[in-house]
Amino acid sequence: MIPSTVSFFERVYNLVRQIPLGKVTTYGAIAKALGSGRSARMVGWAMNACHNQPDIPAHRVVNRVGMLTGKHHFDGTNLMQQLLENEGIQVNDNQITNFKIHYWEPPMGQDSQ
DNA sequence: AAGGTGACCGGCC
DNA sequence: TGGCCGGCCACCT
Repeated sequence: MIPSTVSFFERVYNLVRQIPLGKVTTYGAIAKALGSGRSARMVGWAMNACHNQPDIPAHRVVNRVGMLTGKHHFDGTNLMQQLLENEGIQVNDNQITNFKIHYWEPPMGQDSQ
């Protein structure tokens, strides 16, 4: 169980922090791992406040088609793409190449760790 | 307390 | 993959 003292945001942050280097996942997958596969928007909203947290690899979180929808929210214009390529992920036109290959499924029910 | 918001998803063509 | 549309749900003002 997850302590109710932890906000939904922190749960998302915890999961995002568990994303292995060189791997990526989707908002829907994170939402599903939290138990609400339909609240994918909330995940994105949580990322909007990721600036509140110190170490959130938000660049490893993309939408279902592997597109860097949130790159616009980073400092630079191509910072997100640079970070992904730095981890060995090929990005082309704001879109991850071989997205499914780099896709990582978040652990369900183990986000409280 | 109520309404608006959003870094989305899934189905259909 | 792409465009359109409706649903979803916690956070903010």
